[in-house]
Amino acid sequence: MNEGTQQAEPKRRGRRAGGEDTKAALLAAAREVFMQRGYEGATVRSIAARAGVDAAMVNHWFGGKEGLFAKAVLQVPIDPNTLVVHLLEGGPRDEIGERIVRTFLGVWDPIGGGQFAALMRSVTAHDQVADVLRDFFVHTLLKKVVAGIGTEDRPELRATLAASQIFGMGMVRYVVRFEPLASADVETMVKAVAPNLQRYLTGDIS
Amino acid sequence: MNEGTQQAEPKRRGRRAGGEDTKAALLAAAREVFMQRGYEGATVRSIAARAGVDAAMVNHWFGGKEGLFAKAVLQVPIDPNTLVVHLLEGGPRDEIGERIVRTFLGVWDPIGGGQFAALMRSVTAHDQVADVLRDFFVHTLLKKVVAGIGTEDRPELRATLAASQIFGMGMVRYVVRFEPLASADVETMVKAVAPNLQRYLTGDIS
DNA sequence: GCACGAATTCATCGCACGTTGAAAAACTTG
DNA sequence: CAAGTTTTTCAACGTGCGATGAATTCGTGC
Repeated sequence: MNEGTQQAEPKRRGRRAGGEDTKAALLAAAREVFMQRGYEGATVRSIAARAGVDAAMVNHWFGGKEGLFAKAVLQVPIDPNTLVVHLLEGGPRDEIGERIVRTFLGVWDPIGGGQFAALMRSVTAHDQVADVLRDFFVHTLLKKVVAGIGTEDRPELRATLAASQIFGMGMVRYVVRFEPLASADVETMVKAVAPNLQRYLTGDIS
Repeated sequence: MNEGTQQAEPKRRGRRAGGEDTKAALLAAAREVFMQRGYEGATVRSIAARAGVDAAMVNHWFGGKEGLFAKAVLQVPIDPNTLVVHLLEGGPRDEIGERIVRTFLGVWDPIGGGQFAALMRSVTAHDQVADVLRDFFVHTLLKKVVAGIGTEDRPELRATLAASQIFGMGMVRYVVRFEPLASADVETMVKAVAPNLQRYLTGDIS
């Protein structure tokens, strides 16, 4: 069915010509396949095929599947500075919730949410992904959010509460697909969810 | 740790004596292992071992791993009538949110949330689980919630919104474990989350 | 009480996985 | 340009998987 392989010819052996970066190709392919299939579902052979190289290269460059996984998931693709600053400082303070909902749906809706489901699959399939995500959240995102919302009252708790609403919205909309939420238009989602996010971030949570 | 049915003696062949229900034992074991390990992580051998029977019985009774999976996840262990009725009618209408948070945390906190993570792993690892969960939600839970909250304004949307907050709370508290939410005590969670749930179910979402 | 069918175990098959070591091709150094 | 190093493919191994068919034991109808 789906083949990641590029060409049908029998590969010639030995070192490749030119500066083809096998290591980078493997990392890129690994990120895709691990996201799509989770750790156990992703096979070394399928990753190598998508990268257009032999499966033995995984051992040669990363010492095995575990090593490749560790290197691949540790590379965060998004730039947190840009995103968080845009969300927190891109408009009135009392419209942060709305901006978050619009941004989130604007990113995930066009790609059908399959990528979100894939991310959740990786998070739940392997504890290491959850660890990486947590470290990224705590050490990078959290500080910026805490500073951005400018609240004295337990800003860290507020940030995690907001994260819970965002995770839940993604789970219901993209993974389990409960209707009518899964198909609700952006305006409906904003009116429903934004006030709750706003309360978490700047309202009274005592 | 936990052992299903197990003894060390070599099993005698042929039909078993007495009314031992191999089919039911397999279904029970399958539900446990599929929940704990997800579809791909659960092996037919491990399920059969926990049920105390031979792996070949999976083929004999269910035609294979797929068939067992379909039958196993289609059996919902909890009684929706009891739960939903208790939640929706067990007290004042304006305290539904609080009752939901307390019930949810009361169920999952004692078992460390590992079971919740396992459920999420099953949901995200195999589309069929998400399908089953969705059907259960739509055809069983949703109608009761819609009737229970007694609101004319888009009760189905309200129910799915509430579900999103509950899913998200579980994901952040048990799976990715963002602090301080992951360790927040019940009272803090109630004060923070219950009002948002209450708004989803009975408040103004326009 | 004997024959037949259903239930269960066992031995084994074929397959796909991750990994390994050797062979081959391309770079690098003198 | 020859020797040495690095990179790459290939063939194969051991393992564990789901599945299959024969052998064995129990229950049941006659």
